[in-house]
Amino acid sequence: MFQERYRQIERMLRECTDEEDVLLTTGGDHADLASTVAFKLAKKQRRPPHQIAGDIAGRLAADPDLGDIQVEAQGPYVNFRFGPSLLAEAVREALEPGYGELPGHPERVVLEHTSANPNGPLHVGHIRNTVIGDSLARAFRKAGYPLEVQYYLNDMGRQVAIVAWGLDHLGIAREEGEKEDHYVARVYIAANQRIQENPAITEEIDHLMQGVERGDPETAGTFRAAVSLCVEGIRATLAALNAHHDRFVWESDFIRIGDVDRVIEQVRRLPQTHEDETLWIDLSEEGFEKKYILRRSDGTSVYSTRDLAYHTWKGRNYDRVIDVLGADHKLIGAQLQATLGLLGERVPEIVYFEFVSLPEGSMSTRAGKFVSADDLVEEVTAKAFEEVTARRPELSIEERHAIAESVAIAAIRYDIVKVSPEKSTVFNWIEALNFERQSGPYIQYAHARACSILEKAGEFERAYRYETEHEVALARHLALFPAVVERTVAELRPHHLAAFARELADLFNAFYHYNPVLKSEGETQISRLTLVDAVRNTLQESLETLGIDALRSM
RNA sequence: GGGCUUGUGGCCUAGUCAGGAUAUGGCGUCAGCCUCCUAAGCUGAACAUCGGGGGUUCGAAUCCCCCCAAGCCCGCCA
Repeated sequence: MFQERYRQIERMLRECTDEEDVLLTTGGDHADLASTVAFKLAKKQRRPPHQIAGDIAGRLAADPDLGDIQVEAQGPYVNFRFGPSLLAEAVREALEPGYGELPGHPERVVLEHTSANPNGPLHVGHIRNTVIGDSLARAFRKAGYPLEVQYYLNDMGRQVAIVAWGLDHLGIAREEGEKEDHYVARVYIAANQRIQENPAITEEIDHLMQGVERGDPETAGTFRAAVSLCVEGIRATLAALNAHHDRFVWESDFIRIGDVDRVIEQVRRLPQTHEDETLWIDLSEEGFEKKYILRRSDGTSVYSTRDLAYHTWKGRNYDRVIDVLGADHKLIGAQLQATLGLLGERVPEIVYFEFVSLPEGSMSTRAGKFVSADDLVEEVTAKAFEEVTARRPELSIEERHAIAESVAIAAIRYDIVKVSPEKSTVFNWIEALNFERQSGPYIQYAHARACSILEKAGEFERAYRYETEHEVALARHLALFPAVVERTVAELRPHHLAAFARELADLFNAFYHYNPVLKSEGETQISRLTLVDAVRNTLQESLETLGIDALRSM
């Protein structure tokens, strides 16, 4: 409803003013839609803007095409407000299963996110990547794109060599019940300590790395075993977070199948490429000062070379390539984009997010200085279990535990996704454990309330008459959801979805407080029940795009 | 030193790309609301030189310039 009306009003304003951009935006409290085009015309027509706005409103009001939209000039603003039949239409649409879905797009999208190095568990910095990436993936699916989500597994880096060496030489045993990735981190930290004490070990590490680059089967096997072990733990964490990857892509495969050699050949033909003891590209014309080295003097490839091969492959198999990367990748990401551009390959769209640090400073897997995602989930789940037990002592332990798990993931994911990605953040236990207002559980709670009312009401005939301020505000807000999905995908910024869901919960709670549903009667009651059902459905759909369970009871 | 990003009440945050109507919410503080659809809720109060200074404009949190502060990056690491 909203998007159609937006386009309609935009078109009518264009015809009425002969302006290409009619400055149409949402009008906040004043209106559903509002235009400031009168300011722009004031200069050209040398008339005061309020007069022009009045003329425009007068002419549009006389146009029968406007239908159930009221138009009014308020000073220099031309305000549009949706009438009762449009609000009814909005509620009707919001009741549909899958509400918010957009017409399908043909472009196949590949979205890469998380891709943390397999040398330890995911920590609270990594999962910002996970939550942003997974929410975006869900938004893309809702927006009608065929999508594949990938995890790029760095299985031949120096850290992996260090882990493999540590597993071989340090004799550290896995503890009873210790998760694979946490065990790997322990070995990695210990191995790094050992290297610091005895730098000669570095040569052994180099030797391992050359072996894996040559494709030496024994070394490759050790690396693969180390990586597989860690990935098992990482997968479990991702699953707990409700984040799903369709495919894990192993970096070393691009060497094994010859893609790295092929991309080197391609690079060689570029006029910007130089070959001395190393192979490098001069990207100074693209604004980069340093050499972009793609082959070491010992003939081995670097991370960038393999990444180039990976992105070439993605670009040839998908219509859009999207990466979610930490801000520390900005330079190499830009170099990658520039190089792919020179090669005539598809250039990826990159979503950057700023760093998450701890109050005592930035995190480091090597130094063992991090809060793991698993510890976070455990702590938050324990707190959620306490809360559920206090509120719903009559539920069984199993039921309370299931609710606590969902509430914990909601709290964690929402806490991360609500902040726009370009803000750096400091991890804060107090906020992570807060389930009030601007939180995932708060939105889940609004949903559960709606479910509870509907369950008590039983069967009812639908009706769509909305008069109170709270009813109208809710219906207006419901109408925005598809536009929010569209905006999220257009801007690659999932925090819009978080804000929409929270505002909907806010409006519903206010409505709940002031407009009784079950105690009302007649058409008012069935209209309110219909509205509650539409809110329930829209909350469910928006929570789904955020990867949060829409609990029916909590 | 250079580049990128950020700077909004005590704390966190929306709005900045597409400049407009009294700057969005939350936490915390203070004062209220459960004989009433789940109080993980609702209401009210106090709290803001939108980092600072210039400029453009009828109009700037938003655009331009300078400065300050914080984070990140600048490897034949990944």
